[in-house]
Amino acid sequence: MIYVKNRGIFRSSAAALRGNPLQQPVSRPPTKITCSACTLRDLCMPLGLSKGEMIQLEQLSSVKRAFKRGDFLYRNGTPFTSLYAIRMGFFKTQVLHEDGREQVTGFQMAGEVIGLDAISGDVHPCDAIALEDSEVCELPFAQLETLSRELPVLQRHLHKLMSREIVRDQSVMLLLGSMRAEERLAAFLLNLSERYAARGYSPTAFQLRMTRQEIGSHLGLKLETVSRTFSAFQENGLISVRSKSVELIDLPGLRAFFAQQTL
Amino acid sequence: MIYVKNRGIFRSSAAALRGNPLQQPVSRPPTKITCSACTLRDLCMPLGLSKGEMIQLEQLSSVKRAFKRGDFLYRNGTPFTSLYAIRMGFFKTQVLHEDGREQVTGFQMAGEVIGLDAISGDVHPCDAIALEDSEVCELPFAQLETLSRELPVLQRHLHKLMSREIVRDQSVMLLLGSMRAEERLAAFLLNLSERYAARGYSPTAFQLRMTRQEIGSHLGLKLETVSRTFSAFQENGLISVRSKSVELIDLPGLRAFFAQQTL
DNA sequence: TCGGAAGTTTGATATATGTCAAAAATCGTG
DNA sequence: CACGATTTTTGACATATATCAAACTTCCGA
Repeated sequence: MIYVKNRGIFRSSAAALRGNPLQQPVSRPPTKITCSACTLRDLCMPLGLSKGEMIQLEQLSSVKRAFKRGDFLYRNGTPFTSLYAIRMGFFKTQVLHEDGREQVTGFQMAGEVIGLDAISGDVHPCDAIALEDSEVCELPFAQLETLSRELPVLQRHLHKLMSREIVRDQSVMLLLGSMRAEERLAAFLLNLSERYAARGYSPTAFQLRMTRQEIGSHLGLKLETVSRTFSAFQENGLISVRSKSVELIDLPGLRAFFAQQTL
Repeated sequence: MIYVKNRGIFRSSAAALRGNPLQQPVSRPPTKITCSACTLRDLCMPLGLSKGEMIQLEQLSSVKRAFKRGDFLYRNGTPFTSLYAIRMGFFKTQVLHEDGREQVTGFQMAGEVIGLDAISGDVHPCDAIALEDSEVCELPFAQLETLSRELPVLQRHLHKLMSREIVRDQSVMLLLGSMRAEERLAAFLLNLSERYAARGYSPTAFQLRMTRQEIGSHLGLKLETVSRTFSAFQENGLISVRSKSVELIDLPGLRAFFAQQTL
């Protein structure tokens, strides 16, 4: 099998990377698009729609938006209007504690839908930031709700999306609550690996899109611990790391970290 | 203000507590009930329904079930059919890792709806166990979906329930990922306090329904650390603990744990 | 292409929390 | 009501990860 080459294609200015605090979501001329024509449809929208249902789905006035590295897709406190399906690129979501602490709640890639956490409060409870140049498809939630009253398949899909998010979060809780640094990092790498594989990229060689700091924040570790653990994995022949490039050399070995009983 | 006395009323056998591994959800004769007649409606079902909508809601063939302490409401791997609104009592949900590690993902009390995480996989991904004698209202999910296509208020409510669950899980992630033992425990106590207050119980004096072990599992700590931290709080005049009875003496003091910059 | 900023690695040391163990308290059942 | 089981408390000690610091590498824009 040949994998699409998985490298950062876009680079942007450091200013964009740091993110202009006041800037609105970058609005390159938003393009109207239709789900039925989207190549990612299978990942983010329901499968097996009939022709008639497909036509109904067209009613969704989804708009495509582009973001540069460092741009905010949305910000904590911003009014909630839409969900966003990632068409390409890579995002992180983070919650900030008053006192400055931050927790990266997740990393999202193409085909994933983000913003579900904002439904409950009508305001985004976290930030979503592009970690590389990205494109999202904006899905106005009110329309999504209306439409899903007519399309049970869509309704069911929406419910599954939300529920899946809950399950994912619970597995992160398990990770944070009961795993050691090595296990957390192994879990993290294996998770990335699976998700790349599901998208046709190599499951064993990829570029990390996030810093050690961000990985650490997600895994409840300090960046030094992340770095050290990477190094340790490398010494043990499990992976090969060089800054942002990772190669998973011994997948079974990485998986074995879950067998080890620390209790 | 006078609070309802908040004590465990029911006691049951140790056998029940430990939970018979093979036993099905205890089925005291399930009673058919209606949401409109339920005193907890405001907590678990949408507010402000018109008379007509109320009549529609009656279509939900919800059934009341009773559980003894230690009983499983549902089990990891069990087929998903219904959500459960807790009418009274107290539950914990936990995910188990193959290797025996467990993570208590949450504690649920009256008015809360559980089982949302099972929608995505048609199977419950966790266990739900009664921590005291409890009653739930079983809400067949298929009916809930059908009905919510006709009742936008219900649809919206369902979405908010799921989204709220995501937000809650994220705040637990923040807790597990970036707080110290004292902060975690303070957050835990304050959270319980608020939830008791919302139900008309005293926000400052209550019985813990869970063991130190379970608290620790939820907070990513060992039971000894939980116990020690309780003792430390007591020495500092923040709380008074005696086994399962807790009194929060200095709420501002407890809240202050979040101001302290550990970074 | 170069220089400065940001990110990464590694070392030495500190510390919060885990581990092991034993006594004390509490709880539920016979 | 008392006994055994479970849970809680406390102590002594171990250890994983954090902290502080400095050198090194990578990246990006001038």
